[in-house]
Amino acid sequence: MDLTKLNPMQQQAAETLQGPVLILAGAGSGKTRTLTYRIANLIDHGVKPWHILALTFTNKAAREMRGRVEKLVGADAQDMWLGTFHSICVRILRRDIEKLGYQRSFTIYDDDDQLRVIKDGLKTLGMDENRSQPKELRSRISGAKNKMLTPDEWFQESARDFQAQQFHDLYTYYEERLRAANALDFDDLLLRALQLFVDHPPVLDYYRQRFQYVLVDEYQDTNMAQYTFVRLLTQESRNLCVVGDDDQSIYGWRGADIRNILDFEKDFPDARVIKLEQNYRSTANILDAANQVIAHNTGRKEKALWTEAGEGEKIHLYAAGDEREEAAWICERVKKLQQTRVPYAQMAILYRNHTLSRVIEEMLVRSGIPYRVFGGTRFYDRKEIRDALAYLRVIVNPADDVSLVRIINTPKRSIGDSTVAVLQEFAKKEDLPLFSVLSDPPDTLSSRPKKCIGEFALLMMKLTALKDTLSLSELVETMLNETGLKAQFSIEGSEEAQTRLDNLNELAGAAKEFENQSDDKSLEAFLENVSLVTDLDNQEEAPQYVTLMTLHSAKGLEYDAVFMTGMEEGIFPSMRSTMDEEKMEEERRLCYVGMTRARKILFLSYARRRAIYNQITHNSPSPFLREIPERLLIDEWNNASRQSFAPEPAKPAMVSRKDRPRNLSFGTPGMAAGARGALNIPGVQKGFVASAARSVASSSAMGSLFKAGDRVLHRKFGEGTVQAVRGAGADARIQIAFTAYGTKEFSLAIAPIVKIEE
DNA sequence: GAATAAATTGTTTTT
DNA sequence: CAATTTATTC
Repeated sequence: MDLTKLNPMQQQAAETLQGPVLILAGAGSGKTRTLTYRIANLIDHGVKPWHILALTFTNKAAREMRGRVEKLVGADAQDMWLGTFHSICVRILRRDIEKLGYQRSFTIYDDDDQLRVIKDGLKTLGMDENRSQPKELRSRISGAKNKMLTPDEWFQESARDFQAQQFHDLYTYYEERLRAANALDFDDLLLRALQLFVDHPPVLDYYRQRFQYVLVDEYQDTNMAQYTFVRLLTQESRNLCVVGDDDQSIYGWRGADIRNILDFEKDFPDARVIKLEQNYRSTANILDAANQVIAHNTGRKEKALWTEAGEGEKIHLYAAGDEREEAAWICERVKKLQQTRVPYAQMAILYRNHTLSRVIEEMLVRSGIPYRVFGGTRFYDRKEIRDALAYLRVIVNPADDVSLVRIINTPKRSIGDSTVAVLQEFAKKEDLPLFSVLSDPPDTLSSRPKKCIGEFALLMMKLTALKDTLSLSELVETMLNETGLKAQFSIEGSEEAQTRLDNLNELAGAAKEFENQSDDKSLEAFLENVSLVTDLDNQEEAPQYVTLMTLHSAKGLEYDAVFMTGMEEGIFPSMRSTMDEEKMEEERRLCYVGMTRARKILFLSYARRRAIYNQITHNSPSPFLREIPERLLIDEWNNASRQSFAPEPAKPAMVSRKDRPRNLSFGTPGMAAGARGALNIPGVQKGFVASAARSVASSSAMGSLFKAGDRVLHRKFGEGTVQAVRGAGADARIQIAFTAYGTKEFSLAIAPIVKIEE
């Protein structure tokens, strides 16, 4: 294996093949590259590909790694097990789960299914639905599972008071329901695989023999179950190589335990520890800033990331008056960059939560900038799609009561809540799944509901029978037609109904696509794929789009230019983190992750005033901004005021540029003077500064989106040419000559117009 | 049991 | 603000 393309540390990592290895890989240090070379090197040293197991957190990471290994070693890589923890566990379970009393056709319950079970449970157990928040309970159940505690074990460790008893009962109910439905939730995928290992030593032995070499990517994000899984597998071979960066641990809320990586050397005293500290991604300024921010965390592994790259551009900081201005500024910068040096595909706009994307999207549309949003409401989360999938799930696994209840009256077939309740009662008494009572409903029901149930039962039997004769795509197509799912939307002519119909057709298309692409063309495999693969994994290569996504989903990616938006206290860090030092540290790591995505240019922005849900909030700038040394920043607030110092604000005590402190004034009235790099502005009200900033900034940002001569499309009046743009900020007016309607004037802020060409 | 109107309520991040 | 849940009427 030619390892000369690696730096000395990377080489060491790729050459240390035996025994426990911890690779501490800082952001942008060529982690994936090192890992793929190490795998190739293993194969080069005679290790058979099927003796290698590589675990990642996302399918995307898995696919990328597989591709890169294939490039190095050829088709041999096919035989290597490489995938997410979850998908590998499913693979293991599909083989042997019958040993645990489940059927192979088990269903995977996602969070929505979980909530349904929990709500049912609250009702059944007579608990107050309003007092206990189902979502909160779900995360508590998940928390218990991540610690590998059964309901009883959990109770033993709890306060054992009334509240604990209630939770214990609900958790028990939940487990029973899933078991009866032959269903596993995401956490179960790991737990049941573990149980299989523990309860059935021959199975464990088999996999220990099989996986002589185990590699784990993003080790800082493993939870206790994953940790145990890996330890169990490697106990004999001791050939475990983990890669990670404690500074990039951002999934604590999901049960990830940062101690797994911090304590690796305790777990394996003979471990080789290799640090990759040279960063190949970012300019010195960006790296410097990120390092300074993360240095505020305690209990880190010592690391000193460095780069040979030049200083590069300073980091741009922008204080917008409100979220619309922030969006406008971003669009303006995106445009300018695209025209001069950065293609759209090399730009990303990141935010803490999806709700922030909306305003930005609107502005992008109006500016005629092509973009793609990742995450958010996923295709498979749409109601009509979930309905369709529920049919398929029942066909595969008739015991899946949650899905059955979902579809029994969708589309409407006169089987109402009360009828379903009777059926459920009856099924429970007989200790049968709901499905098997359908063909023989209890006599307590009157004839009309009975008839409806009979028709539904017939439909489901018919579909189930077709499963073995039709191909996957034919089955999906038939199901969509026979169940009336399509019909309910095609009758109605509304726009919404049309979209839903389109979505259903897209699902049929997805099935067809799956049929063409996948080896295993079964319905089971299709459903599994739907459960485990997210939209994020289907990110297409190359097309010229600006990427919008959350900071979390940006991990592992890189872009020439990165915009981090909503840098405000209460947004980022999120409101729920500000009071808790540990959570703040995780937020800070998230900030670090975001900053280190940028190769050349980093933009940070915040809005002083932001409309969040139905009310306006005034947020202070994010404390993380203060942690960036001032010498690395360009304050675009200043620049904006310099360029367009319009005869703007009338009020007497305008704060001119020279009156502003040289330091960036992040100070808020309540903040202690003398805090790092920050000063208060004596005697000047925060609100006033904000409004001054807003009016000045908007003239430069908003106005420049449209200029005379641009061709635009108005929602009502069609195409037209911009004649003039007058005024600034919220008052700006735009004059457009329409092809069909003559010349009209609008408020720039609210006109439904889109630019179509310059 | 369905359709419509009213009210509530929630907002982190995702395999 | 939107999306889901609940009340009201037919």
